Amino acid sequence: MQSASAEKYTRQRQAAIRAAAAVFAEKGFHGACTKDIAERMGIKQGSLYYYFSSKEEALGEVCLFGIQDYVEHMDNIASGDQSFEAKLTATVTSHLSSYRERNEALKVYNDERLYLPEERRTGLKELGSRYRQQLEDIFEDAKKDGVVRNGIDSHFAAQAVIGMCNAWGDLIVRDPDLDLFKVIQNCTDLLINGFSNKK
Amino acid sequence: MQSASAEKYTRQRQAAIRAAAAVFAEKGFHGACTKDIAERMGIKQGSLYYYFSSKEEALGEVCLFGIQDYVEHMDNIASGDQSFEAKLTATVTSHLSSYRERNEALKVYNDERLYLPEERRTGLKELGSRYRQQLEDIFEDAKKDGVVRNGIDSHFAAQAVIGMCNAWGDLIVRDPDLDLFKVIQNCTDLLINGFSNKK
DNA sequence: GAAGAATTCTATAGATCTATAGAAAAATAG
DNA sequence: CTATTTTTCTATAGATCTATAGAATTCTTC
Repeated sequence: MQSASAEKYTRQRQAAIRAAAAVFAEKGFHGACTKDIAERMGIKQGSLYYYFSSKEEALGEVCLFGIQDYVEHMDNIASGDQSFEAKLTATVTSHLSSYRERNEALKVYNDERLYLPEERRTGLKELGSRYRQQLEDIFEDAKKDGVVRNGIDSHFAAQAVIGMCNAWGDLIVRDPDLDLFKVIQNCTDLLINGFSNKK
Repeated sequence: MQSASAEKYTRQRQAAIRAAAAVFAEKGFHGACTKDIAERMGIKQGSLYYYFSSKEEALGEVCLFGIQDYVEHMDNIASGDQSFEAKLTATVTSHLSSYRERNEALKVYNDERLYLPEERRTGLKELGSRYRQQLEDIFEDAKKDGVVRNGIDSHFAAQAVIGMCNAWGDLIVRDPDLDLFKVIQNCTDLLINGFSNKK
């Protein structure tokens, strides 16, 4: 078990990641300054460097925080033996749920990751590629099973799902009263009835 | 007619807008420095201020350049009396064509416009809202005509079109060999067969 | 409650960047 | 070719920001 002090370190570092996510999301990586991040968590600018060795390291942690859950969900979804429709719903649900919960970190991942140091960026890129590839595989399988019509290009289809989720995610974030369940239903309905060849 | 010198001013200012678009797209507004922009068009940093009074003004011009054509297209599409399918195809075509031609300025508009001075931002926001509203109206009309099924929420639908176009626009930009026509067809096919209630 | 460890603070060196002023060079007009 | 206007250049003041060093403070543990 962690000592009490190590626990505090972990807790504060998490707080720093969340504060950085909020500030990076609002002002962008270069527009944000470390003073803003520190003040948001109630410490002074210099103290932030007890938790990060650089601003770039903070960015890396924020980006990872933004997508890790969502990539792990996809691992489970893709390897399961559910129907195409169930897998698609699970994907959209995971994506859109993450969007509300972690919208700041996700926005940072989407908009600012190119400012990461090379090494970190390639690591995250692999996560993103795996996500996309698994989604493509789901479409390929569904085409073999005849559930999705052959005219559909799996690569485009995967991109369409991601793009639509991101666009609707923005709606969700902008309007906190919006019913997540309703959005998920609309999204899958629209996608399914576009992909299905059962006319 | 413009004097020869006024013509040069106009030409150079356009060059400055394009250079700024490229640099802002690559590094983000705050990450870019005026030295980069000036050097890209072959002048020195200080000289840039002969064409812009501030970095923010340059950003404003880039954003406007990114969307103006595309908003004007929508004005024409929405006021025409074509079928729903034709209007949707025209919208997707306009959006995706712009994407390849002006992808840098569009990216800047999408990612960096929030750093604009208040006044300029609201002006662009109105353009964007008009675009979205016209697209929604197209869906509303199509629902009244029975071409689009009633279960479809026009607001979500408009967002879906925009989101899908943006996602596929990224594909187009990333892969210059990709056939624009094919992408447009895939996109409209997917959308139409999701929206149509002719089963 | 004293010793040691963990956390935060203050202060600042060094780097970078915007915007301006005024000189220099290039283009145009008479 | 000379005078005038337009464009570009050099140099820099002033502002901002990152990252570090070392002191001060707050927690833990015994």
